[in-house]
Amino acid sequence: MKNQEVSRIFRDIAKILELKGENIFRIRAYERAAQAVDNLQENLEGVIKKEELTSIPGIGADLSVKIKEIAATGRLKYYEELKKKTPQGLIAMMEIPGLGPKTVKKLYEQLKINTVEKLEKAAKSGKLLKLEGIREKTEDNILRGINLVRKGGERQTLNSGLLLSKSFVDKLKSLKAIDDIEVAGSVRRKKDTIKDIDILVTSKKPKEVMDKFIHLDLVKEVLAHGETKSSVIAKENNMQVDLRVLKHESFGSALLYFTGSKEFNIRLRQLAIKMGYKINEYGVFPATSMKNTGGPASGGQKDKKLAGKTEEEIFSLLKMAYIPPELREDRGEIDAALENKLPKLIELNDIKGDFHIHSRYSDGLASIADIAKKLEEFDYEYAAICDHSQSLKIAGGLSEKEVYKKLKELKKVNQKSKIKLFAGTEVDIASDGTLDYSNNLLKEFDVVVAAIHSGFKQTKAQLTKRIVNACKNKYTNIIAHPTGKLWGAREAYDIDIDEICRAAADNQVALEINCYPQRLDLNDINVMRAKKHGVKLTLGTDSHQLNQLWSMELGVAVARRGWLEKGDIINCLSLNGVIKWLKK
DNA sequence: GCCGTTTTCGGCCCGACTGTTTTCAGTCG
Repeated sequence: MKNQEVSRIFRDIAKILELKGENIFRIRAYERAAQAVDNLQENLEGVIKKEELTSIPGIGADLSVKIKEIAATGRLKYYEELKKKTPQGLIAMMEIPGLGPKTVKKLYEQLKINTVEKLEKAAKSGKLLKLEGIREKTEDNILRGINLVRKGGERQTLNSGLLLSKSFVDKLKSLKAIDDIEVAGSVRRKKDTIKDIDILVTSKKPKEVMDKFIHLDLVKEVLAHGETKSSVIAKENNMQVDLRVLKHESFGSALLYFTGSKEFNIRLRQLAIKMGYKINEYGVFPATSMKNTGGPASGGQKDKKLAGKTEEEIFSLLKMAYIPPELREDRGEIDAALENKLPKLIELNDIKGDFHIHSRYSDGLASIADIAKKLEEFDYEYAAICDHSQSLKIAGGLSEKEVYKKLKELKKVNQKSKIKLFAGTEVDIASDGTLDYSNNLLKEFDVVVAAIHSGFKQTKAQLTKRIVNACKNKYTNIIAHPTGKLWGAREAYDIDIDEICRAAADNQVALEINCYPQRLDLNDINVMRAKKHGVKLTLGTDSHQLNQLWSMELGVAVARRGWLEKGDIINCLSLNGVIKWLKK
């Protein structure tokens, strides 16, 4: 049983309960439990064995029984009965922006609409106007919402989110009316996928800024246009971009609020209440002043604001250490900050090399000499040139003969290179778990990176055993992109991460954080798991062109979200340290 | 449904916007 199966079921239950008009707090309990399971750094199976399910915050007597039932039987009776009574189309209808459970329920009960298709038809023929509370505008919005869902609205890679934010920020920055500008939301938290982009600015001329914003040439469609908040759909990827204009004095609290995550905000506010404060996007206030918080609703009048200008000021008022945005996911960071036990997260500057670069020898575009030259821009001490092995014909895998040719050239380039180029290989892990080169050849390399590139459809046990076997080979240093996830193309394959971590730890093999924009594999949660097992991580860009070497920063983002410090990452070792590590 | 250095019952984060109303419910982040 995968943790995600449980969280998916709980989320589904929450949606069905919403439709039923259940108690909102019961619904939130399911959502909270789903989130808690997703954030877990170990398999639920293990937690069940230790009889510690109820020590997971948000899992109580009832839900722990339900989790055990899923683990034992693979199904949940309660869930299946709920599903029987609820047309699946209703849940799809709730995905339409602006449509919530109440409206969907009304549409179903009064007009028998139970699919998005039927809803579209009814909206186009004006049938929805029969309902109380729905007039032309709502009908319009439903049709627009349906189109929006169809056009995508899917999550994009962190890389796309960062690039799109940058295009918007660059254009907005040129406006004189803007004083301060910052990207918030999941982009600031560097989540591996992004749904929309939040940009905050301070300005004395909000109206001028908003007008400029909605008329940018990056904009395809305007969704809302207000004084303090506007939303548009960008031409690129159909991503939604929100702009908020704020007063300078509230910038910190707004940044905190709009950076999220939602779960983090909720936890922080609960804490604030216990301390006698109330937090909103305008600042921190004494809990006693319930109404007047200085927001537009109160006529903008200020009332005993205790903090709000900067995030630092707010954290300090709450007597806690500053929590970096990447950690704000309610995964224990608030308690750690209160005890001043937050990790000292690694930074891009700490990285002294790249462990995964392809050259022209296999499917890369650049020569080894060109790579060496380009790497001088990065302030690295070393890098590993890892080309594919013989079986991977489609990617120009190297035969034994070609390997020796490459080794020779490497030696030559190294004599002139300012940084040490390790002779590496990304050797294929065959279906039976053996490596694609003989040990005789493997020992010629400085760095052996092993990876699966075929036979993804094997069973979980088979795939896991393949990787475990690869770890056991005494020449293996690193397992590349361990779960095989390739965004937009392939789901992660089914493997037992904990077993792989144990094998990696036992054999002093590192697991890779692959920095390729579509991979980011391992992800943040798995990185945390690996660290728990005492496994070291390496960062590799998997670059196939010179202009991909910068993606190291994406891997650093994953590492930071996984609470990693310098000591957890091999790339933070000096050249001598790495050479020592390689001689395991 | 969860949870408890005030509670085993009665709370549960907070505010803005929209579209529909004529004071507010629904939705969103």
